[in-house]
Amino acid sequence: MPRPPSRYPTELELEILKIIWREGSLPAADVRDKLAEDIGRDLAHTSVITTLNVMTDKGYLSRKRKGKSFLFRAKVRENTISRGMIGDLVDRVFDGSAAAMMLKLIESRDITTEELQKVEKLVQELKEKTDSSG
Amino acid sequence: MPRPPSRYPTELELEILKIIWREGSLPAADVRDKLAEDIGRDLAHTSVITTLNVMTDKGYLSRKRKGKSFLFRAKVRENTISRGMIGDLVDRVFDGSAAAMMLKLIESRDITTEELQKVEKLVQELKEKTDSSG
DNA sequence: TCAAAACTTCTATCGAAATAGAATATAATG
DNA sequence: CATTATATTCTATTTCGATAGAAGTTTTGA
Repeated sequence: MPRPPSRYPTELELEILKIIWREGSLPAADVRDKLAEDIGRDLAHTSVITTLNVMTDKGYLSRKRKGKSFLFRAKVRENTISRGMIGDLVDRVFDGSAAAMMLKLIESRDITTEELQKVEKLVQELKEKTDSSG
Repeated sequence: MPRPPSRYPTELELEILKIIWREGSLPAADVRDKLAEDIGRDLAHTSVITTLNVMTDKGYLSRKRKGKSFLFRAKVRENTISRGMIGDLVDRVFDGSAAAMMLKLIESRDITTEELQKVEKLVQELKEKTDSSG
């Protein structure tokens, strides 16, 4: 069996998705410019198009003719992708335990006090919800 | 530029690492058996050896002759790998914000009440530590 | 000692991902 | 309307990852 296709956007695909999520729908030329400006990824125009077409085939994007070129628009939501990618990691590394991953995350990454506050608040909210409905 | 090598263990490599972390050091034959038993991944003996050797080259494992075969031992700690993989995701998907990832994780995955309690406790501890030292 | 058994190494295949040039199509303009 | 821009499609190249068979090496037992 050869390597299976990746279930989630690859590195470059994710960068492109981020740009398109932020900017709305764009022609290939603009995607190329942003890739260069934002992350210093200087690709040939044709490379960008090729990638955009692959992404369209995979269902990440949709294409619509606009004048002489195409506009590419996101067909998947940011939330869907980030959830999926997190879920994948949780399953693969922590055997499905989101809490295990959180614990590791808390103890291993620098988290500011404000951020911690936000997390605390969310935990609080979630607890209340669980108490009253579960 | 062709595809760059992955910075972290691939799917199969991670499965193998998990086995070796759990069992200590093993010969290829045992790794093969566990792969089959644990996750139903039925590989040829040579495939397992090939992968183990690749992993050794990458620095994930070390080999030591034991009688007529080799024993493979983990050269990286579970903690290092999981931290690295989480960090990678945080950087790639959440532009480096661990908190953003946590929020997404909390709101999107099922977390049991007990687990939530654990998280809460850790947040508490971390807050105290931050208050007194930072 | 010579063959069988147990291992490993070498080589190979196949699709995915990253990247881009050649060829082609389409639009614009003097 | 012919030429020049401009865009896209097709094809190609390179390495990685997954997988395994053939060939080679080392033990071991009759």
